[in-house]
Amino acid sequence: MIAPALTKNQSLVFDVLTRAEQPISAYTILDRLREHGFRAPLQVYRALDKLLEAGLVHRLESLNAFVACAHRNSSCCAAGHAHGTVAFAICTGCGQASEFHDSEIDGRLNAWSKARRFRPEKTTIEIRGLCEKCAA
Amino acid sequence: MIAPALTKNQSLVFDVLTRAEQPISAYTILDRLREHGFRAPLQVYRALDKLLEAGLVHRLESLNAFVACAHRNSSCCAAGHAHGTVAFAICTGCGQASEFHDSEIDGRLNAWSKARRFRPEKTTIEIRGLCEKCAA
DNA sequence: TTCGTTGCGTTATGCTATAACGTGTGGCAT
DNA sequence: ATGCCACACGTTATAGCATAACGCAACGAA
Repeated sequence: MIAPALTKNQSLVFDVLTRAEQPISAYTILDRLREHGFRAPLQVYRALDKLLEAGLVHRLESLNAFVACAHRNSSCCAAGHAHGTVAFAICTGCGQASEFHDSEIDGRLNAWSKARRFRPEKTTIEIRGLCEKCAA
Repeated sequence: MIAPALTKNQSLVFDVLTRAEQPISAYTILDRLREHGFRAPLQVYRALDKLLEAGLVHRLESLNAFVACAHRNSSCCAAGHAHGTVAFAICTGCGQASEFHDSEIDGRLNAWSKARRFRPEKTTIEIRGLCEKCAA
């Protein structure tokens, strides 16, 4: 998988996500890009589709929000290196999301799938709760 | 935790979910209950809130849909017995969702949380893909 | 009785996502 | 060069999911 250069819209959306300190919704992205000429949700969603495909961005299902991949600097995403499933811990207090990976969990899920002849395509793992600061 | 008796609306919603062969959306539930007098989404959502609280029903985040707990007959839910985290394999072909549990995965997630002093409240695990039949 | 809690019904609204149309541009084989 | 195709883009409209805010009724505890 070769990562194609991002288009203008894709870069704008990716920039917004990179700067954001939390996961943000597509409509929030839209609002932040109005000054750059964005006017319709589809402009955001289309860019997000490509970014998700490229693995540069993740979608948080329990939040209906999006976040830049925490590994974007390690070049593993751009290189198309398929790391395992991504997991998130999402603080309901401050809204921050921590991305992590656990190959043992991947292994268990793959084992389950294999035993059932289920062919996995995309896996979501999200823990909602309170981070250390917010739980205090 | 003692399970309080379900109200009329809660029973109606639960019945619809129990009969459904797949996860269904709140609006689908609403449509199926119009002949029973349901007229507004809130009637469904309020019932769902209670059923979710009681553990009789699960929400599938990646689908925005709901499903009856697969263990409803084993009395573990009604008894308030906290089984571990629930995981689902969701077939994007036929729409069926298989509920399962894996204590080892629970263990890994708990270990991560403990190490980070993250206090988990609700965990979502969903694998989307194709079931054996649909992959053929 | 008085009050608080809970469930219920209704209207209105907000947020999330996609359908369907058309335009323009760049690559590329003929 | 020409014709074609793939792709990104823009716009309008609509579909689908969820909750706010009001008021009423029933019930049980103090």
